[in-house]
Amino acid sequence: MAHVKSVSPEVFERLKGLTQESSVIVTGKVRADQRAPGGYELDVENVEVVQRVPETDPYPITLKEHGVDFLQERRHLWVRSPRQSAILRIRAEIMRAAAEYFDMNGFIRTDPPILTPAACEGTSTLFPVDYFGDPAFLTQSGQLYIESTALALGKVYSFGPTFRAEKSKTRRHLTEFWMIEPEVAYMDLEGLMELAENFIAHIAQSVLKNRAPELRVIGRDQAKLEAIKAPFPKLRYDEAAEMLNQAHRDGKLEAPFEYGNDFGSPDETWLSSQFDRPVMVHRYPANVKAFYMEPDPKDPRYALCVDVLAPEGYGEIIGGSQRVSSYELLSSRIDEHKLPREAFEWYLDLRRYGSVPHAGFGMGIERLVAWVCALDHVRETIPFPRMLNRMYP
RNA sequence: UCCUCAGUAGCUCAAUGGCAGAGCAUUCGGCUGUUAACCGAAGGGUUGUAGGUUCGAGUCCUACCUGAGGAGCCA
Repeated sequence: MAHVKSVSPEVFERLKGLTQESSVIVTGKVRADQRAPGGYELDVENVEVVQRVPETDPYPITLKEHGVDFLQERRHLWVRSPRQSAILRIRAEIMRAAAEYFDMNGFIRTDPPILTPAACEGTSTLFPVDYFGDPAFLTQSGQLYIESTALALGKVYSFGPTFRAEKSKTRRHLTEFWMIEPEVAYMDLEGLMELAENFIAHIAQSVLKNRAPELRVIGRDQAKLEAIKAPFPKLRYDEAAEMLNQAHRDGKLEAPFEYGNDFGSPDETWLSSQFDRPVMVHRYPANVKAFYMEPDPKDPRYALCVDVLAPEGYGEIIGGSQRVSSYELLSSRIDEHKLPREAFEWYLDLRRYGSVPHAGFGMGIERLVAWVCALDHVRETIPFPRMLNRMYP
């Protein structure tokens, strides 16, 4: 607050001519005043203009509405807006709380390489790079590598960027996103599900505790987050499939669900919207899942795996499984999937020498942030989103 | 790769096949307990690109470009 009478005419003129996003250093006296939105007002005594934005080239992002393309083209400025900076503060809290959970529970952080010689799951969605004349790829998951460190250290996790060259143009996809992946020696599927629910609950409660003002800025319904406590509902794939079929019969789902397939995006959205906390779907048919997943000894047609679907229609935030621990089985799986055997020799070594049951999962940070913040697109969850058709700024 | 929608002033959007407009932003003037202020005035256009239909195209047709949403795939 600056009154004409209380500042020098020179300072008043300087204030009057200020343009949006000009940078200033303001000095004055703070006083309580009920009329002020925050209960306090700063009586300005002096203003030092650090840099003045000229009228001929005004700050492009006004306080009115803008389109998605316009804002994304100016992401470097858009992050200054109250809503965007609140989201980035919540993202930082989520990352902090996630690492904290593992650190508090005896996990050792071991980060896998980002440049890799071959695929974890397949080659079609990898970004190739030239590595001194040899082909290399940006990692799409650190899982195989942290299986190695888990067998060395027991409980480990990794946290870093991953890259997928999927040509997906949806609100849930980025080509560069951050994953946090725990991997634990001697853990089974039931232990893994317990780990996942406690982990997510810890993050949700930390955000509520430490970022309540930011949640208010973005208008998030905090009661929805307060409900995020373990245990989470758990469904076998078969039970989820039956729910989807019933939903189709009731006319709530357009496409019928074909038993034996993986769930489609609309299926996941409907399933997750049935619960007030994340739902865990486990024991999918083995043939729709990755080669490294351990079959259920009670019925080998199913894999000991789990997907965690966020509520409010946000879809899959975690995918995990118990890993194949037998050399013979893993070896034949690699052949069945026609994977380049020589690239996986080191991975087979983990089964040749002191193999133990182990399990782990990967959680995409951006999808979790999108759900926690109730955003309609993951592009707002990361400072500079990388998407199909967008690399600038 | 496929499906749907969109592209008009700096921004957000209008305009039955018939004079291309409004609000905001900018500039000038006024006002002042403002919070995306308010009142008055001014400047601002190759309607994404290239063709076509028509007396006449922002509007209809074809191709392309760009963007958005979705499918598949995935976290």
